[in-house]
Amino acid sequence: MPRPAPDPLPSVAAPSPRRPDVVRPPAMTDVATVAGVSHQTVSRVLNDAPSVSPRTRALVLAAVEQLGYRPNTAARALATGRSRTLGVLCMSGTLYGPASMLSGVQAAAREAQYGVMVVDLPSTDAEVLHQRTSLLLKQGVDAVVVIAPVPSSAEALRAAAGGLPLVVLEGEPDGEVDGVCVDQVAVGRLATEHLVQAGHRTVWHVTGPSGPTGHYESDGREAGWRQALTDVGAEVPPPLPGDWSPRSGYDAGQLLVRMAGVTAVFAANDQMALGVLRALRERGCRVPEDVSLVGVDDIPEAAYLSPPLTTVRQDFAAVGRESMQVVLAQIESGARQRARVVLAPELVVRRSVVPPLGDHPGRSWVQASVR
Amino acid sequence: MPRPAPDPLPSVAAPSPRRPDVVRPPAMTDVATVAGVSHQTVSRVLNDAPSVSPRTRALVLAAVEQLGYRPNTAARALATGRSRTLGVLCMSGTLYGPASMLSGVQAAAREAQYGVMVVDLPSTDAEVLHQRTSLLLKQGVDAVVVIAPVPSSAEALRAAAGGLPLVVLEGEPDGEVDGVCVDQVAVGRLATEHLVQAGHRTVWHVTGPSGPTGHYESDGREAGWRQALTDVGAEVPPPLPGDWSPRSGYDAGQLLVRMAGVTAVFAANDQMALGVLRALRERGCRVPEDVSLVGVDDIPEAAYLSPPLTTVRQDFAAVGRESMQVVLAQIESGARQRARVVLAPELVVRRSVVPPLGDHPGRSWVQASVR
DNA sequence: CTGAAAGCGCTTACAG
DNA sequence: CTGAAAGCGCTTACAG
Repeated sequence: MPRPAPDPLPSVAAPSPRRPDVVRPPAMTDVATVAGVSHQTVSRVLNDAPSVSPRTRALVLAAVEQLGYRPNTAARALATGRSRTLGVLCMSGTLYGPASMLSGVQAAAREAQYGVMVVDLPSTDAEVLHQRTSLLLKQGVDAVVVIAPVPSSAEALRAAAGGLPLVVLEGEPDGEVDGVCVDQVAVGRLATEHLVQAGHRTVWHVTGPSGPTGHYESDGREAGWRQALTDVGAEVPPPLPGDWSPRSGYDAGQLLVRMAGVTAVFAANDQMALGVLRALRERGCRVPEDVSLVGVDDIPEAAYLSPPLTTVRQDFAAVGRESMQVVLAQIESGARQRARVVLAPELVVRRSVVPPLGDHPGRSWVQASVR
Repeated sequence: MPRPAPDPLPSVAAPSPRRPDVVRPPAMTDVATVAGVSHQTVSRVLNDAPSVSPRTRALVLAAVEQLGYRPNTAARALATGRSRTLGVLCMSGTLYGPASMLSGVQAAAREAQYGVMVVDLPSTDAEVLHQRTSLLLKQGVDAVVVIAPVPSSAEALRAAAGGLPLVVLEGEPDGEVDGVCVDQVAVGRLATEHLVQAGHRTVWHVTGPSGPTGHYESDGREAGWRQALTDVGAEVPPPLPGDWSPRSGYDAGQLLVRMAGVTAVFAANDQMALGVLRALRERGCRVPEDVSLVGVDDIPEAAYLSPPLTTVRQDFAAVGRESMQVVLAQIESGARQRARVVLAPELVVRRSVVPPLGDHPGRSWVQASVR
């Protein structure tokens, strides 16, 4: 850790410990001097305090402009006890979903005049959660937003955050902490129902990761899939475990291709769908002619796969905006609201779904897959 | 903007304007009281100052532990003039490259005990650059790192950052500001030479975006491609303009498929390569049998395309680490270093490149593409 | 090795 | 409508 060099000056009684050779940025007193008022008045103008004469206000604003004055956030934070900074704990920040949410939170925060401090979250272990949250608290954030599938209890998280405003973006909607999320059960239903309505007898499912503590995103999608199947009295095949990665989709695809009678697959995200697609194609199994496929997320690549992938889209920007509202409400009220904002997903129909082979003997894709 | 409620207490002479009903977190003086020392001594212990007796140190540490004391960053920042916070300006944060770099910077910053404040950058216009940088300065960051293809001059950026440490992660290595980047010319060469060595007479290129100010990533890759072709006396076909998106790759692919004699394509990133792949396949043109293809980035999807995509990988984590070093050096020296760290890219060979059709008549892929 | 004092740049009741 | 005073929680030379 760098240590400041010893003071180069001899021990002449200096009025201030600051380095005198460094030009310090203008402070509020400088603005006050130029404007010919006290620094409190400058503060009032800058904070839109009620009673300030228009003339004074103009004077101050001119001085601010002239000096290029920028308020010192640290001083303000020290005086008010607020930093106007949000702390974000983000897991798998390079994945499309988390990156999009982070982006949404950022934009919303900027509009609300808040800064965003980001810390990566390698896992949702209680210990890691505690350590990373404490990093954020040390930085003096006003609230923490978590972009991670934290366990529903989130005991560790609440404890770590102390009484600080807290909102979770991928948690369970009936959990203990405030949260904003897309209805994951609806995601699963939407995908599965689309496949069922196309005429498939049943739908296989490649799941997301499911830890011992439970993942809302993963479990919710699986539950929706199960419900949609059960609703129509369809058989529920055993779910194939994945972990969001293309590789896990590929592995699941290799299993699927060996089974008889698979005509429809719902992968819990687009990356896995891509892996499934690859495994299927490798064995000469065509999508959608032989097997229909649906993913989740609508990653930018989805529309340009072969075939263009039908998927379920989530409005990440809205998640960001809503979470900012929840955070602001907590900050203003000084307490958690037990607010749960649940957003609806949207089906994006492209070309990876088609009725099952054999039901429409006249269609071209009935021609045997050669390869 | 929320305004604090008026003081609920009658005008009893209160020693402090703080709300007395709120439990305030322990401050350094509290620790001092418990440890039976002065708060300066506590400060010394916490900052690893040289001369503190082991006994005192232990006493203080115990008190810190007991109270769950956490230093107040705002107060420290105010006193030292340093916030131990990095400001990051990030463009296209949902793309794999920028997201990975951001992630790398974060990890490196965390290890160096720095916080990271992120602001999105919608464009590299002088005005936007100024506005967003000013947001960061207002938050009191110690340095700004820019994840964006800023123009080489970066005049606006340097002006906006004032004298603050500044490092650009996707800028030109011979620009005016400090920077860390992967050698983009080498990226272009690597991809193109691989294709040439496989026996292709020439290589077509789908470029990244190229603004009027110039994009190092885009232009560098194109220059490398051009050089590699010129080196072997190959004809240089007109580059096809793209913008990193799968859609632009698809558009370029539609052009390519109509041209005669195209056997090899170098797309400036994997997403565009995916678009090219799609366009080619749509017209019955096989990869790699009919056309070989190379991308850049090694996105997680690359290994699971059909065929698995040969690409050029950049070590984003290293970029993050190196940039942290440069920033630290600037902070310590108090001046920019004109440091340029240039990292080498790496070719990842998979299955999208093969010798051109016709040169090896015995091979299986010579069988005419049916479809 | 340790304490008293001053200062960092703001905000907030309190007086005018 | 505006100024004087105190305080936010630290760090930094300066004395012991």
